[in-house]
Amino acid sequence: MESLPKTPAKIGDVAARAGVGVGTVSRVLNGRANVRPLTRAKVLEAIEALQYRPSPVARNLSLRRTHVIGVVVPFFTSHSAVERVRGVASVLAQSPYDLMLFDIEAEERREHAFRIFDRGDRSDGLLLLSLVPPDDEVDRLRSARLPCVLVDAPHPNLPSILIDDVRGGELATSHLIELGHRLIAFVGDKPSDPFRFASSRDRTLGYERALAQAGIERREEYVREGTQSHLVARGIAIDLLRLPQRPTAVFAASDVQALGVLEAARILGIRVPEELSVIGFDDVEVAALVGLTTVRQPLFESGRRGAELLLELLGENPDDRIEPVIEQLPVEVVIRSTTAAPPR
Amino acid sequence: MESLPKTPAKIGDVAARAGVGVGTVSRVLNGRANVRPLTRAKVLEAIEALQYRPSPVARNLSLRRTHVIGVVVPFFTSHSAVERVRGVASVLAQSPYDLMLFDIEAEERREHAFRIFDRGDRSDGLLLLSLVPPDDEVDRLRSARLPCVLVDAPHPNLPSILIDDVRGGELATSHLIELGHRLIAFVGDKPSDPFRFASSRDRTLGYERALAQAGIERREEYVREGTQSHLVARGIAIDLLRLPQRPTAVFAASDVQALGVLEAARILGIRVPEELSVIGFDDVEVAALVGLTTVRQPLFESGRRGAELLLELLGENPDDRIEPVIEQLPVEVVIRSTTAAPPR
DNA sequence: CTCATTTATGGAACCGGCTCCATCCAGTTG
DNA sequence: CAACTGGATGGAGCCGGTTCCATAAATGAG
Repeated sequence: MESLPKTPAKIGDVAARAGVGVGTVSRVLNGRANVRPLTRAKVLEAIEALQYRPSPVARNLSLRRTHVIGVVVPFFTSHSAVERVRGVASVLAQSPYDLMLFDIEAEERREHAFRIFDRGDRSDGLLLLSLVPPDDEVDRLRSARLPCVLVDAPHPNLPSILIDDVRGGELATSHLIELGHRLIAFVGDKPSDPFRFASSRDRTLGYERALAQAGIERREEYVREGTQSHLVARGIAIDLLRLPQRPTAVFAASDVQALGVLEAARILGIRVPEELSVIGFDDVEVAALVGLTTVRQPLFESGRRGAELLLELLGENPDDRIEPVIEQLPVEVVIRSTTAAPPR
Repeated sequence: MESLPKTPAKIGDVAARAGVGVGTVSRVLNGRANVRPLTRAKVLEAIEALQYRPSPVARNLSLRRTHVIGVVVPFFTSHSAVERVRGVASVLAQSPYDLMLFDIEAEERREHAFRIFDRGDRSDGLLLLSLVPPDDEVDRLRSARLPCVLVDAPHPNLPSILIDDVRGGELATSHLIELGHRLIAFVGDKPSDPFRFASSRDRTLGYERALAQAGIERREEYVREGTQSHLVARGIAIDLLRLPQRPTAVFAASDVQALGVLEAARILGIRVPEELSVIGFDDVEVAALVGLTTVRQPLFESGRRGAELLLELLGENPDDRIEPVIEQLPVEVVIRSTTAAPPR
């Protein structure tokens, strides 16, 4: 047992021990041709003897690439974000890229998070989840030639993976209408956050369109906005269910909010689906567990596709400009046990 | 609008433009004292004019630190892993460290994942979640002076955040016994995976201890082992519930498995908790949603504490050896609506 | 056996920062 | 006014790899 040197071996040490030049060691390390078998053997022996491992950081600097994909996500605590990150991780696991996660929970961290990528040499590519970057950042990314793909967020100059939120809202509402409902309420988000893509607003649009198509009048008091918190949604729903003319169905702009609505119903002793139908949006894993009818959007798949697209971009020659792709993933209603015909 | 140079400015460019040396620029960048205000102003002007941003990678190499914490997690797809990662992320978000996520889903990736850290200069510290590193890797980490904290995994030479699984299993089983059950089955994991900490085995131990204390004989056919999949657990539970002497209660070693048991009961038309009590382990978020009684282990908190401990370690002088801490987080039974007195 | 071509190899220069040390200079002191 | 002092500054050298080019060795042709 020889004592380990306190400082790890570097490539020069290997070269010295093998009696060759650093260039040759590098060639062996990177499996380049044009190294005599005998020489290669000597180098490998030295590597083994010195327990040499190349330094990734030095490599990064020299090669000007890091083999890291940065994933930026607001509210990593949300189910849907986690699901998307899972999709990303599943793709990257098969690739030589590592995953750097930037959770920009707090508002103040956002600017910081974007700054991180200024220089662009910290990661080889960027995946922004549910996050619309400001225009100047987009310019900066481009001038840094840092490939970037958006998931669940639109931008004219960046490729993005999206779903048709309007259509999703329409499908959900139509499902309720087809069941015979006419008193249909909507629980959505406040479109306050400038960084957040206004998917809730588009879902509202779909809701209104479906109502219009069925010739149902939109009631102001049936459209409520809160936040993604299920507690807030619960509060809103309680208000809604205490209305003199109580709705027979609620379309919530997300499953989390739908869960809040379900809780509200339980609290008020209103039976679901006999007395109240509830439909959500997302098809988060919990939805299946509690039997929530919902509009399924492929969360995991969106992360997957985003990562795949980014990997493609990384393969391309950075000079032949690829026009921004917009890929739209399908949505569909998944009928479970929280929707039924209205009470008569 | 001046045209941007295709290649980003480097520190030398700034120095040239400001008419100073690189050392001075570096001093300004790092907020060191001993720079004349006039000089500082010139440098800042040049930085602004050239849109200069320091390269993190070059900094990493030079400073020999990356400001990255590597988080290694098997089965990132599991609820509990995600919950722990959330805890980690919440701490790191407040720190100057970034989070690199290594998901080693596939068995073959494990060796790869450990190799990544060989050199240790890719991250400043390591957090291993639910993963027991092989001894030689532990030695390697130490000789690379790479601080490392284990969460949900024990190792004699490494600080770890744990829970008392034996006690947890005991609590769960005792809860059932106190309700009056005597026919109590157990659904756990197969202890096959060498990388995985045998927490399920310890929970079995607690189960057996509680039974023994109550003077209840352990029945071989009541103790079943499968995997973390809820489908597998469902299959096992169906077998269990078809036994001539059907158990009146089931303790599942994880919530995911408990959910499988609940499904099995639903399939067989067995009412919970009237005819069958079910208790899980973990208190995953879904547990609250479906009203599952369970043993709560602080998942989020474990990630939090792990990260905090690691950050402390990073602050220490690497030479004053810190003896491996073992921190044990509390467990408690959370009674919801899947357990009740047995049918009489 | 000599000359022309490949093929292997050594090593300086470079990636882009930081640091330490020598130097310079203004302000004190005697 | 010279010697001394300490703060400000420039820049070579280093962090640990890769790459390119000049050189050396091996191979092939005549």
